[in-house]
Amino acid sequence: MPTPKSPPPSRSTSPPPAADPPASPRQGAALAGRLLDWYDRHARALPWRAPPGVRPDPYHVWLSEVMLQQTTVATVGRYFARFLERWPTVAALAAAERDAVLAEWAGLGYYARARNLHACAQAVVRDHRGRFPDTEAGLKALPGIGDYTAAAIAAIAFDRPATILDGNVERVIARLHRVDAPLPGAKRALKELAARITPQDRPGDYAQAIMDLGATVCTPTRPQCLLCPWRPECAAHAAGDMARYPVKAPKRPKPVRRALAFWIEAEGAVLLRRRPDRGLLGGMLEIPSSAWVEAGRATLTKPGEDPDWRADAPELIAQAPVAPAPGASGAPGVSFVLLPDRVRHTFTHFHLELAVARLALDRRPAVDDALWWPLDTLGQAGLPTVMRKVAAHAGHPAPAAQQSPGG
DNA sequence: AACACGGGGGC
DNA sequence: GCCCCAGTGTT
Repeated sequence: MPTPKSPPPSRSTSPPPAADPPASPRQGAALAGRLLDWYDRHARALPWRAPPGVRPDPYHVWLSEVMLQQTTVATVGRYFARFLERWPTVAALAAAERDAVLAEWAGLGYYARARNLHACAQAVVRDHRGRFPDTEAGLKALPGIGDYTAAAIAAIAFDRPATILDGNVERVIARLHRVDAPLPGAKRALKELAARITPQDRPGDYAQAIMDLGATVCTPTRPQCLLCPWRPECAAHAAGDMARYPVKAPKRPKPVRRALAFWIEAEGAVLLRRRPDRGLLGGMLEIPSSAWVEAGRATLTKPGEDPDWRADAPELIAQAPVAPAPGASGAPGVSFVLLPDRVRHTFTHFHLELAVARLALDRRPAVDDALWWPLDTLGQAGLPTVMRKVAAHAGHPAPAAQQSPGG
């Protein structure tokens, strides 16, 4: 794969499938210059953005860019401030307990990012004397830093002419050239087109400018074309079909999975379990539950019947981490209540419906792979959002530590 | 190349 | 409800 370090040579691998001819180097320079002029007037003030003319701290740039992966600016704001306050340097973050980092990340989603964040901080300290590499290749070798983030850090923190390609840039470029090839296959062509505009002068400001353009002007719906510095050259605006771009491959429907969650209380504490390091919600704490089973395929739903988990309750209850039946041999159970309604949550590729059983025990038995968490500090457990919903459903709202009280 | 992997906001 | 995402790692 060609490394975009200099303006694209004429011997490009394949011509982009755009209806219009791609921008010439001269046109590219004109576009970049006009966008930088626009940025000088309209740059947003963001917590991780340095004042004009000041080189930002690479640690701040890296932390913000990882948080911003698939996540909006408004959501990231509080998390960024909290992380910086708690771990002011990459060395401090590297020295932190991994579970503390995960708990601080709780609610942000894509928890592999938190695991990689910690691993990356340790790699920077161990292999790079606490300094981030200043090249795309060096950055991309670090955990959690892919094509986009490597280019973003190289450009923003080190002012290197790297071509960033995130969802914003994809949209802007796809509209500019009316690229009809669907994503994600069109990524390579879009990056080639984007590279023709990336300037050698002020590449860091340019990278932030084109993302600001996508975030505030060339928006997914109802783009503000009248405010766009690239309107004169925009093929989609000329054709009046901005909404068609970027073209995307069709998505698969999301199946439904169901399970029974066990809210188990004893002596003012609730039983929580640590999930395996890999996979969904990897390394996070959870409310124990039966296996999450796809509806229609499993015992949870009987063919031809309205789905009713109660019909399968005995089988599901058998999956509880403690024996819940009062009177069972050695069982500490005192009460068992099936709560009405279900907790609903949508993940990237499936919907989840959790019925909740509330168990009250008169003592705290030791349970493998589980721990008893005091209810009065549940907000500090770092529960992922779906598990906070379960806690709230069981009558114990657990506000995220990052949120202001009552928020 | 396809898939796994959260969550919040717009409409 | 369904749509959109400031992507990366694994297979």
